[in-house]
Amino acid sequence: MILTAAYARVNEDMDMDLKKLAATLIPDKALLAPEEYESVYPQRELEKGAEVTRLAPSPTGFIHLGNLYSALADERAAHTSGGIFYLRIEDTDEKRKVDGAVESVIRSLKYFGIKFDEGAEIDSPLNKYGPYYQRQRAEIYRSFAKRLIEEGLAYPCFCTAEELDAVREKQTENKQTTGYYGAYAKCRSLSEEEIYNNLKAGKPFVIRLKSQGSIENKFTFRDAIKGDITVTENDQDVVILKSDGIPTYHFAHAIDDHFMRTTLVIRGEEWLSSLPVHLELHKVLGFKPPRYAHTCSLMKMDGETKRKLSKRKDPELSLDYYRKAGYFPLAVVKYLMTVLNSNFEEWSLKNPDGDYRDFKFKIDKMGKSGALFDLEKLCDVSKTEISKLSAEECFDFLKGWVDEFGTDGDKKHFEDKEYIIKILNLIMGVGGKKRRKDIERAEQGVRLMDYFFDDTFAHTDKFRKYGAEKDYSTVKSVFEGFAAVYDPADDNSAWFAKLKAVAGAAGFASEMSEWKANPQNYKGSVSDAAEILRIAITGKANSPDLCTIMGILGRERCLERLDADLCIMKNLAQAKNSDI
RNA sequence: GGCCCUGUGGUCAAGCGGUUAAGACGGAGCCCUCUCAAGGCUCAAUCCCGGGUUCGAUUCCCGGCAGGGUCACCA
Repeated sequence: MILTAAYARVNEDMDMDLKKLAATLIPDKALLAPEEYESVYPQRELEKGAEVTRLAPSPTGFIHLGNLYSALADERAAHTSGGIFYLRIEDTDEKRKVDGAVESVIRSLKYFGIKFDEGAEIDSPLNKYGPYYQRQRAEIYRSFAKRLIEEGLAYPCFCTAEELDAVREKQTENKQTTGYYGAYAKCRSLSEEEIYNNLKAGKPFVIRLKSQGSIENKFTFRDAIKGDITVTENDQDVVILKSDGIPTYHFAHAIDDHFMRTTLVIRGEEWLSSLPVHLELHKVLGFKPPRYAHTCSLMKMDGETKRKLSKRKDPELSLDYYRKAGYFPLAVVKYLMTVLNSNFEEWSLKNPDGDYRDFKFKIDKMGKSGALFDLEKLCDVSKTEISKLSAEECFDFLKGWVDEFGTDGDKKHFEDKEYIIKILNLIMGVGGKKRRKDIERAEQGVRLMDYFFDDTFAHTDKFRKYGAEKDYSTVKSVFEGFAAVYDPADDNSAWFAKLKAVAGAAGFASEMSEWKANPQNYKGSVSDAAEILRIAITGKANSPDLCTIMGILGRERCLERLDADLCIMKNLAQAKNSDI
């Protein structure tokens, strides 16, 4: 049964013709009666325990990490229970609307592997509860608002923004609760005559709820995440229909969640404080409220204190940030899963190759306090996820990033797939017993490969300076000695044996044990000799296996680099001498 | 300021009246080793503060304190 107004109607003006008032205020002709919507949007036929959840963003064009976080919780809650996850667009605020925002939401979430079962712009046979844009549902809201007016549970308010501001100021001054309530709800007690005069004068108006609650009354509400919370009854005559005839969030969501047959509303905890309003609205509309789950916000350290991640200050709130930096999308999702359900991490450790969708997500396992967003941990998750990829998969991932965000040089490099795959096999340790975890994000991974290409190698030579500090003749003898014996066909141990011999001849200890025992007898150890070589070949002091790198580069290119390095060394040495 | 939520290592956190207070990230060290990464081992580091209740409180209650959220014709 609908609209069994549970409250006694408080009509200050018993003589007022409410039917007439409602018809004047909401003159729409072909409005369906409120109860008719019950059959337009029948109960869903789902298994017992199946959750119907939704993501309901406003189309501002900015989808952020909080949305992903919430979407993931919604999606998991629905799909682990055999339910439905849908997309509804809360476009009741004209000012905040941005073109293409809806597509952007869908695209962004899809990038992270999250898909909707039904809803706005979703092509699905399940779309039986639409329209999914609130602006297109105006008549439903108006039908209910009209009924509320007829019942004396809502009324027109003609107060201007200036008047409201003045009242708020006064209330603040007097240290009273701000808002439109009690004696401050001026228009609540307007006489029939006054209302019609205002209307005749063409004054704009909003429709307000005639709240029946009292802040004297407290009750307990069970939140799906926070557990029992103490709630005070609402006594604010909140606006339900704005002066443009479009509902506010409070009113619209109550009606939509009811008729879209939502069972679980997951939303940010910033909504907790308006929960009393929502509960009263449901009551007055004759709806059984859905279960609510209020999630904690993702926080960030700002100096000494934590604060909510902010759109203006924190680029890492934007989902584009993760795409641009090239975090592995699945890693972002998995990281968020660990924040959502901390036991996910443990499960993940036990099932390193498991699909996160097999994890039993529990809404009540969600944390009650705001978690600091930990980029370092995300990096860790990202690099282990990337390390699980095959070279081929990793190529596709990096290529996707390069196509969108890479330099022209990167794009050119990635045309030679075979060469890149060789590099990836090396820097990921594919085939070896131990996988390397060098790549934590696409951007950094692509830069990691720079020294494999002549055009970008030149830009990574800052370590040559370090090499240049070595004695010229020593470097010369290592390079020339190695060049003489180097054979790309050598396997790792043959390669290293040659290096040892060359190092020994140049005055380095060829065995580490020998070096450790008598360091004073040598210029350094094999590792120092290897370092000279490494810097000349890669431009870096650290790299994966040098033998393999040289194999990929090819004999010619390696010798060229040794020559080039030697040349620089020579010049440096001469400059040094002439200074003296 | 009113109201509401939250309070375990640097971070994310298990814990549900008796525990050597898990684990992960990060940090330190060692091993491995041509450097790095990875891996293995080890270490350092936590129950916001007072009162109760109790034989016993991180755990329950009350009060502080601290942090967060919210007080719109925005969602």
